[in-house]
This record gives sequence, C-alpha cells and structure tokens, in this order.
Amino acid sequence: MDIDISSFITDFSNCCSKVQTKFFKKGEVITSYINKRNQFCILIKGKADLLRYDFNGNRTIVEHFSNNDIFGEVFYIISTNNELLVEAKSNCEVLFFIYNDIHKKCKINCKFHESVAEILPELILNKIMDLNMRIELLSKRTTREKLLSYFNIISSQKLTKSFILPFSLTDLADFLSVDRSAMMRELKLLKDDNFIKKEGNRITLLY
Amino acid sequence: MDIDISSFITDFSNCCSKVQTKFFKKGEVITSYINKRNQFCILIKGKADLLRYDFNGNRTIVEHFSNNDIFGEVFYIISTNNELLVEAKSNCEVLFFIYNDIHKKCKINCKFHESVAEILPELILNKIMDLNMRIELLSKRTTREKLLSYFNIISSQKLTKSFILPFSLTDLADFLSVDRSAMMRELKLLKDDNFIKKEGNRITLLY
DNA sequence: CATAATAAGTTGCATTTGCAACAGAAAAGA
DNA sequence: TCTTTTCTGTTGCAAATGCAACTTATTATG
Repeated sequence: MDIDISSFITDFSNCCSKVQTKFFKKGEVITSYINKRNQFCILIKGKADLLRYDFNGNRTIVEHFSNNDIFGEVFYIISTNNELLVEAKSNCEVLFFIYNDIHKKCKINCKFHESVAEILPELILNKIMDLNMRIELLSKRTTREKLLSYFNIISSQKLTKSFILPFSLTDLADFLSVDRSAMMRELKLLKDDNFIKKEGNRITLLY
Repeated sequence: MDIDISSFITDFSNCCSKVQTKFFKKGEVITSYINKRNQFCILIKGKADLLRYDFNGNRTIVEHFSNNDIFGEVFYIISTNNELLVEAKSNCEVLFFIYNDIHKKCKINCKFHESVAEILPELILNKIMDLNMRIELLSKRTTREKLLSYFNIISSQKLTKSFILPFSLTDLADFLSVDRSAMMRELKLLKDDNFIKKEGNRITLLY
C-alpha cells in the first residue's frame, strides 16, 4: 500500500461533521465492540490489536493493525458473546466515522469525500486479504505449520529470510491461538531440525 | 441479505463485455486460484466451497459460499503455496468479472453498472463479516469450543435451537480444521455431558 | 540506578488430538 | 434393483498440545 493517508487527512470537523480524528496513548482502548453502531475506523498512525478474551481467560489477538488498516463494529455481526476490544500497542491516530454515511456524497465538496472515500475500496480489499491470510494461518493443523506459514508470510513481506518478529513471542502465541510454552517448545524443535535459526526475536529461515 | 441478484442479472454480454455468467454442475471446479488475475466472482445460485489441499493430503474448507457470496483471486495475495480451488457443491450459477473495471462506469449505462456495482459494497461488507466469523471459530482453542461456537452461529442464524447441519460431518471437520474422528468423539462427549442432542445430522442445543 | 513488571525460556505431567483401521449405514450411480 | 461409493460411528494407541510452575532475561518506571 503506497498511500499515505496522514498527508491529506488532518481535520474534517469543517466538513462531514460525524468524521473525527482521535489520538490514543499506548495501552489505551481505542474502541470496544459492544453495540451495533456501524462504527468504521481507519488507523492513520501507530499499531493496534483487536483482542478477544474468553471466559477461560485466554487472550486472542484477532487482528493486528498498522498504518491504513481499517476496523470497527461495522465488520462484526451481533453474534459473539465474547468481548472484543481494540488496544493501542503504540501511540495511535485514528479516524472515526459511520459507514452508512460514506456513500452519500455530502453537498459541500468536503475533503473527506474527496480523499478518504475514494480510497476506501482499496483499503477494504486489503483488509479482506489480511483476513484471508489470517484464516490460512489459523486453519493449519499443527503449531509447526502455523509457525512456518507465519514466518513465510513475514519473510515474503519483508523480502528477506531474516527478520525480527513484529510480535513479542507471547503475543505471537496469542495470534496463532496456541499455548505459549507449547509454541516455545515447537520453536526449539524447529531450531533443532535446522528449519530456522533463532536469536531472541530474530528469526532466520534456513530453507 | 434480502437482495435477489438473480432476478435482475441475466445477460451482460451486451454491455460490459468482460462480465459473464457461467453455469456449473455439482462437483465441477468453478475456479482455482493460481495466477493473480483480479478475478471477482459472485455466486448467483447454488452452494460452493473454497478448498485447500496441503501436502499431507489434508483438505480444508476455507470458505463455504451460498447465494450472493463473493469470491475470487482478487481477495488473495500471491503468498500461499497451497492450491486453492472453488468447487460446486450443487449446480451453480456464477457471475465473473474483473475487479479493476468495476469502478469505472462504462459510457453506455449498462445493466451491470446499474445493478451489481451498486450493491457491491454491501456484498463486500457481508464477506468481511463472514470472514470474521470464520476467524472467531478457528481461533477457538479446543474442538469443543469450535463445535459449540459453530452451533451457536447456526442456531442464531436459523432462529432455532434445533437444526440440520448444512455440512456433512466430514465436511464440518474440514471446516473447523480438526480431525474427523476426534470431532466425532467430542460430539459424543457433548452428548454425554447433555450440551446437545444429536440425531444423525440434526443438532439440538440443550442450553 | 534500583526495583518492579513483563517477556523468554524450560520442564514434567495430564489431557486432547490426530492417526489408522475398522464396521455398519446411507446415498449415489449403473 | 444391485453395486459401489461416501459418510457415520467407534476404538486403541501414539503424538501433540495445554497447563502449571518456575528461573532467568529484558524492558519499563519511579
């Protein structure tokens, strides 16, 4: 994605009134999915995670967001009884608006409709690709396969076989939906079997 | 989704030339994801599955499509080395077009741009909701949780606690990414623990 | 800088899951 | 209808995974 939204998104308070930008500090909750509000968010700057906690206390990192990623309640059916919340992993700048409004061009030709609404289709397509990648990972049968698939994705994104994980190992386990200690054990086995080299959070693929 | 696309989609060969409708018989391959062709499909009628076979011979039902569901290569990054293919589970009618073209309104005011292009945002939003539901299922840690989550979803969709599974049990296992015999065992345990009643492929929730 | 908090790394043990191999039931096809 | 194929249901055993508990690094924070 080559678009830098932040360069042309500054303040929409003069045009579409329901569009607003907010800032969050690391650790703060950006939004939680409770009611059906058709809320639509764009992460302009920073890193954030969509988290789910189940009754057993297990945390799942449902999605991991960075620049230009979109999220919000509008993407979720009522369904789930588990709490979903988006938490800032670093300082974040987030654009909020209501999805319903987006397609109706406002009378005044505002910046919002000129810029953001134009690129929405591309942002949405990217989101679908992310979700499909996520499904591919989660549908792998073993921890080993999940790890190797994930490493392959990172490797092909960064165009190198050696990279620092964008997650802590604790978070990676929650992202792959596996027990952390079991994952650590499997990482060691992958090292022993010469599939990977591992120095702290740097992984090098040996194949 | 209340829209019945089939009622106004018949033949686009007179307008946008690259838009076409095709028919498939049960068991036929509708498309396979190999090259990056920006192919975009709408399932007008029938049931179809997106399947992945890994090198161990495991089959995964990545997505399960019915009326108005969308799919195609445009939603996938190059990435995966596994073969992905969409197979008709019943006789199907499918609309094919290239996603790039969709936003450029053609000069002649064709039926395609009048109808399909208009409802695309809604179809896409539905797809994202489906994918999120899928991720929620797959990220459940145990077979029991996967089964119960799945049953809850079906139950709330059909507005009844008693329903016939839209999958064979074999397919359900491939959809939840678990071993079939292990799933059968867990189903029996759920029965023994009085969580469900099970008569063949009819499930009744007892809670 | 000292201290607290979080993350990495490890291990034994219990539980869950996958695998393989069946038999019987149901569905599809000739 | 008969035959073949697919699906359901079951089980023993091996392997993978989760859980709990702990130690050692590393990173925040006053």
